[in-house]
Order: sequence, then structure tokens, then C-alpha cells
Amino acid sequence: MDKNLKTKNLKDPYAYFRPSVATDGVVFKIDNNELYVLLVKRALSQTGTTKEYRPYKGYWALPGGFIRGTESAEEALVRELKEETKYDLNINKNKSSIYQVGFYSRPDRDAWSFEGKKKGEWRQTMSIAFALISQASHIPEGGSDAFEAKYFKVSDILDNNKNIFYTRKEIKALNPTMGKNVLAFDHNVILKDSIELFVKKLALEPVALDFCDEKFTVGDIRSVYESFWKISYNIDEIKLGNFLNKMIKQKDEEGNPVIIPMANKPENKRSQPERGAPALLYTRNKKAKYFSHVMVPSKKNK
Amino acid sequence: MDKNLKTKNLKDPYAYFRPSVATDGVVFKIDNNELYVLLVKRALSQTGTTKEYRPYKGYWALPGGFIRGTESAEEALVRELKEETKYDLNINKNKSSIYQVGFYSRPDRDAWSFEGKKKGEWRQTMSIAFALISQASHIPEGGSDAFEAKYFKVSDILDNNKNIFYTRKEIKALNPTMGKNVLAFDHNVILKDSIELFVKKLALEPVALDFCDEKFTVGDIRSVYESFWKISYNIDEIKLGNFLNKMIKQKDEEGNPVIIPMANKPENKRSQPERGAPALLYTRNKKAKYFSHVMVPSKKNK
DNA sequence: ATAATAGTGTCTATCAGACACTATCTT
DNA sequence: AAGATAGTGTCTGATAGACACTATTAT
Repeated sequence: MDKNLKTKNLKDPYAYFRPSVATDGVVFKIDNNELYVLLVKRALSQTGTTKEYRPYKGYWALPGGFIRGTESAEEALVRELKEETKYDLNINKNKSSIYQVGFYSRPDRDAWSFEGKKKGEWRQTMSIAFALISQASHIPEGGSDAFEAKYFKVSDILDNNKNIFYTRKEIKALNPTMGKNVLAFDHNVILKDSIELFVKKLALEPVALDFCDEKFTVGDIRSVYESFWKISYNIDEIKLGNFLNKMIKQKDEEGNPVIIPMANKPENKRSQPERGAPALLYTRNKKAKYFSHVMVPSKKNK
Repeated sequence: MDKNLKTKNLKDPYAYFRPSVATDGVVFKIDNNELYVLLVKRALSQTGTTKEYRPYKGYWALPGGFIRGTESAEEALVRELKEETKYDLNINKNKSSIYQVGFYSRPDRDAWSFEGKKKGEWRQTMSIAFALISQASHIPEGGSDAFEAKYFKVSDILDNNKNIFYTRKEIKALNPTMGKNVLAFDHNVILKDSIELFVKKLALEPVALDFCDEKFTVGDIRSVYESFWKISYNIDEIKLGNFLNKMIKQKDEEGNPVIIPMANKPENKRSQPERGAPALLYTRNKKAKYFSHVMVPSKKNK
């Protein structure tokens, strides 16, 4: 496999139109009952041949980049996440916790497409987005290409009354008519779609456990649900008693429990950071793919 | 917008790798309690410049084709479906009943990719697949490019004991080592993923109504569930009484009924083809996006 | 003691699912 | 009358959700 394809001109003897295809990663983590997403700041200047055509310079964006020849979209994402944010998907969890969000292909999604209108020089960028889960412990670092990488509170991004990304000066330099909390391209849409995807998954599958460490408490799981439901349903507290009752009764499709309590001993409990009784640790049933009982907020339907 | 881009050579001044991107449509319909999918037979010979590079000649495949410049994936699919099967997505239903199944990008999914190994000539075909719903009344016609288009029973395609696509003679000509009921590319995988997608959707959303006409009976809806559950859960009958009780109680997220019974008059009933009492017709609440009660087969979880 | 969280138990309204029963049509 | 499907009603066990109560920790 030749990795130099990236820098080679394409001769296309088959004369079909070929778009540029990028992949974007929506890396979520939950920390202290809050949902965060990993973003990178697109470099203002860059070395290399593509320099002057690079759109959305200085904007915050989802990490990602163009798929190279001989790569799958997933492989490209793993590579880009490492390059841009030093996030290593492989050492973290199994590859299964990467979820397709959607394919974005509208010709107007990237203004760059319209720069050239000469025949045979039409340019169009499509993107396949994935949602991923990282642990609260991941500390991002910007990549070598003068990238800045940082986790942002999702609730802040969605809050139109806040202005979290850019200073007044930056807005003036980037785009004076820019709205608040604007990400590059259609990344605000991709972010919203990713949240929606996870809320759906949380209802039916034990994906919340992907946010937790190997050993976790029921409170950890509850915190995942609260973080998402706060955003999607404006619910800020789930009754602990009922949540616990329900979660420990969850079975997978073969009738086995989805979460397995460790022996009720002091060493299998985790102390609270402040006050409160220490909580029992659980491990996951890795075979469990679905819940027996749907996890949805109460009273919603009537 | 220049529609000739398809036939123009690409000069890529930005020197990034560009894959070919196709879109595939999985068009389902339900007829007489059976799930069908629309397939096209890929022409054995074809006019035009791409002739000799056309893979999987003579194979049955999902309808679809390459996305052209200035098109979104969805627009390309609408165009290709019309060209290949005379299926007109626009006159049928609203565009919302088109669902993304997945993006398929593994470099080995299309053997064509490996034909050329010279630098700068790497070729890779990726595909974005959509699932769609058509009514039992759609009668497909092959397109102008010597395409043959036909609905096949999904259960037949999945049945390894059947050989429904090719004659012994054809197999010898196409590929003597070919397995049974093999579609072009990875289209068997895409078909399976599409079924899985719908089974999930059927549990939570009133997508079953998309398979029905504007006025429908509860029996029509039940038939949709039976068709899918037969394939996914090996369940061949859903108890009518309970299904009816549950379905007529379904509410949307605002508390309004999902299906609305017409006035209980003889003219609002549909007679059975054979024996049986005529069934009351319902109309759909078009605003309903979700069910209040999950539709899953009974006893599965315990 | 008090605050905070973990975890258990109880009560009630609702629901799923089995099944019996009636109604209405065709043959 | 017999067969087939539509539709209603009833019963039982399970579940959701409100809420009370106990247990265990730190301050």
C-alpha cells in the first residue's frame, strides 16, 4: 500500500466525477455529570501545497480529515484523531464503540466547492461522521500541524446566549457576520445528529457503559443518562432509587444480567469524593447488546 | 450547474486522493405478507467509455450508481432509481422516508480498486446506502441501459438452500466458484444492514405506515411487522387481538393518537379478498415521530 | 448532628400478553 | 353452517414511577 497517494495528482482514465471525502469524529466524554465534545482549532496558516485553499481557518471544528487511498473511513479517522488530538482509539476501547452518524454530501455544505466553475474542475467535499466515546481521563494535545485540541461542554456550544469559541477580535478577523458558537462547515449539525444518535442508543443498548471505566457504579451510569437527558429533554435529575431498581434488573437477549455486581465487600466499593455512602462496583456483561427494558425519561408519553 | 462533469477528466490541483463515491438504494415493499427488495441485473455489455472496467457484469445488484458533481447522495439516488428501475421517488411519498443505512468504504469491497497499483492511479469505490419504502403497487421496469429490474422475496435471498438469481449456465459464465444468491459487491451485507435498521425503526417509530397506502387497516400494519419479524426473529404470526389493542392505543410525543380511525361506517371499511369481516380504515397522524409503546416481539426478554 | 449519596421496599396505576368471546363477511 | 378475519373484553403477572425509609460515609 502506497501512502504517497495523498500527494500525487490523480489521472482518472475512467472519467467519472470524484468528490473529496473526509471523515469527522464526534468524540464525547462525560466528566462530572457534564457532556463534553472534542474539538480542534483549524490552523490559521499552514505549510504545504494546500495552504491557500484551506477553508474555515481559525474556526473550531470536529477533528477529522480527508480519507486517503487504501484506507477505510474508520482507519482514516483513527489516523486523524491521533494526528490532530493525540487521541489513540485503539489503545482505549475495542473498535466496536465507533458509531456511524451520517453521510453529509450536499454540494453547498462547503463553500469551497463553488470556487471553481470550470468544466472538469468542480470540487465537492463530502463527509462521513462517526461518534465515539472517550473516558473522562483523556487529556487532549494538539497535533503537530499547529492544531489546538480541547474538550468543550456541549451545553455551552448549544447555548446561543453564550459565546465560548472566539473573542471579539477573532470574530472580526474570521468573519464579522458570524453567529455564536459556530463551528466550521456543517459541524454544528453533525454534533446535533450525534447527540440524537446517542440518546436513541441509550434507550435500547448499554452504550452508557462505554463512557465508564471497567469497574463502575450505578451512579456512573446514571450520570451518563443525566448528561444526555439534560440536553435532549431538559431533565436534570433522574430519581436514583428507581434508576437503580431498573438498571440492576436489566437483562440481555439471553436473559443474563447486563451489569454484574461485585461481591459486597468494602474493597469492592468506591468512596464518594465528598459525603455519601461508598457505592458498590459493577462489571459489564460484554455479550449484552440490548436492554430488556427501554431507558426513557418518565412521563414523556401519555 | 454543469451536468457534463461526469464525462470530463479531473485535474486536481489540490493533490488529494479522491475516491469514487456511489450510492445504493435498498427499496423494500411488502406484498401479500412478504418482504420484497428491488434489484437490477447489471448489463453484460455496455456502451460508453467505462465499458471494460465495469465489474460484476451479469450479477444482480442493488440499484444505484456514482454520485455526480453538484449532486447530493440523495439526489443521485433519486436519479439512478429513475434511470435503472423507473422508480420515481418524488411522486411517491415525501422525501423523509429515505433512511441512511451506512457508508461502506473498506478498500477491498470492490476488487476493481486493486487493478492499478501505480502511484497516483489508485482507485477506490465507496458507497453510501439508503433504505427506502415503496408500495406494493410499484411495478418496476428496466432502464434504458439494458437494465433488468425486479422485486425479489427477501426470504428467498437469505435462504442458502435456494438458488434464485442465476442458472447453472450463468454461474459458469459469471464465476464458477460463486456462492448462492450472491449479489454484486457487498450488497448482501448492505441488504442485511437495511433489514436490521428497519427492525429497529419498527420498534420505535411508525415507519410501518410508510409501507401502507394513505388509508390502511390495522391488519396492513400487522402484515408489515409479520414480514420483518418472520425474517429477523423467525416469528410467523402476531396475535391479532393484542396487536390491535396495542396499536390503537399508540400515542405520539404530544399525546395524540398515531393512527386515526375513520368513522365507523360501511363505506370506511375495506372488504376482505376472501372471507372475513371488513376492516375499518385508519389514517395516519403525520406529525407522529415516535410510538409511546415499543413494538417488539413478545417473550423475547426474560 | 447534618448533609449527601447508596440502596431497599412498598404501593398503585398501567401495560403486555394469553385467551375467550362476539361480529361480520364469503363460500 | 363453516371458515376466516375484525374487533372487544377479561384476567394475570410484570413493570414504571412515586416515595418512604434505612445505611454508610464525611464534615
